[in-house]
Amino acid sequence: MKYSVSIPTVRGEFTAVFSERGLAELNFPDQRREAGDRCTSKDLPRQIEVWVQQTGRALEEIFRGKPFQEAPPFDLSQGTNFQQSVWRALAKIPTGRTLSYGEVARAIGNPKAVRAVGGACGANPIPVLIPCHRVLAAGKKIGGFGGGLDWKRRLLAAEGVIL
DNA sequence: CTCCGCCTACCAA
DNA sequence: TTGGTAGGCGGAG
Repeated sequence: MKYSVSIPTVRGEFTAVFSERGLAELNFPDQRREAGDRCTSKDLPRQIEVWVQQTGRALEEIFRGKPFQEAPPFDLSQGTNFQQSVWRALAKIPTGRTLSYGEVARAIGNPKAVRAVGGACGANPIPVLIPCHRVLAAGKKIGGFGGGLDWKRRLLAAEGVIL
């Protein structure tokens, strides 16, 4: 069973999906995204409730351009091995720093999988907390972003990144 | 197998 | 600086 929870922030209402393993999905405000059976019950298990709070606080920190103190464990089990390796690499990019898709490809030991890295970024189930917005195209060009380039620019701006 | 994509390096205007 | 393009790789059907 998964729990779909609405998380209000200064930048709108995000929707998070939690599994028993942790945060499995995070959606930008007004962005529908399907999924299987979900429980949207109001009285959540204690553990989930804690994760919800942590997620909300982590988001606010990121919006302020600061690294988050704590976040729920990420449940990335839905991704392929390749995607998971990319997502884990993204999670290591410090606030305010950026890498190119090529650099990420090298970081995971698959230097030629540049375009595939882009694909994995697009499939990132937990944007913002897994900072796919810190990956730019070669030459510090903006590149793409599933949640809309808008968000990518705003998140980077908050972190003081100049394109 | 085929088609597509948050890419790149390269070459031509 | 633009614009078109072929190569390369993983994911989805």
